[in-house]
Amino acid sequence: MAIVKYNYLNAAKFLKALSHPTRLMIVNELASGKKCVNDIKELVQANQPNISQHLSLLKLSGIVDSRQNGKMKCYFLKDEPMMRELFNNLKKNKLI
Amino acid sequence: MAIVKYNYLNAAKFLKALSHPTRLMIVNELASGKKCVNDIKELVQANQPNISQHLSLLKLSGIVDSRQNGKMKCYFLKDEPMMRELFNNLKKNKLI
DNA sequence: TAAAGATATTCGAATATGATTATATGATAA
DNA sequence: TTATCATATAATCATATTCGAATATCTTTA
Repeated sequence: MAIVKYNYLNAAKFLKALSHPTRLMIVNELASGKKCVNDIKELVQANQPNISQHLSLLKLSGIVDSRQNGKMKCYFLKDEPMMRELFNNLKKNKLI
Repeated sequence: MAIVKYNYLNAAKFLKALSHPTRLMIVNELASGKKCVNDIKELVQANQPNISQHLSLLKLSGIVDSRQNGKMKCYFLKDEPMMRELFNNLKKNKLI
């Protein structure tokens, strides 16, 4: 009897993690390289705790990782080529 | 001052519409061609109203469209090549 | 037109998400 | 060690999602 829904859980979680304007924006910024929270704050219109929450969700979803850099914390994509491909796809289809 | 979040709204909505296991499954099935609700019901483990709700959301999001076919209603992807590409991407990256 | 089959809509309960505010933590420099 | 800068967490509230049950709406055929 057919395919099990289980197979789609991971992909659904992945897409869900990306399905927020702020998070999409963050990921798109990170697609061009590692950035610290402060940089991100300048690019994204949201306050600090909100950005931090979104970053934490992205990290939990396995999309980004982070490294302490002196006083600052920098975030980067765990799979940059993959994300680039996804964003190119979205752009090609006029979704961004 | 940076890029506006507005630009990401459409893409976020699109991804959100896809970010549910049942809907992903439905869309993946439709990627190989038009299917009637009954066919979909056989493939997806969910009851009829639930499937109908998900289909309606997909339609509102502009991802699918439908055509009455006698007593039945058939759903199809509005942009099949695009979805195929997206799913190939997900498969390539072991997300499905 | 009535019955039956196929699909859609509505509603309520449970749960999840997102924003804001306040507070806490960690790292460095003085 | 204290002060300060940078970031994270917690608590709260408002809103959104999801599902199941009940019911409604087509569409066709008898």
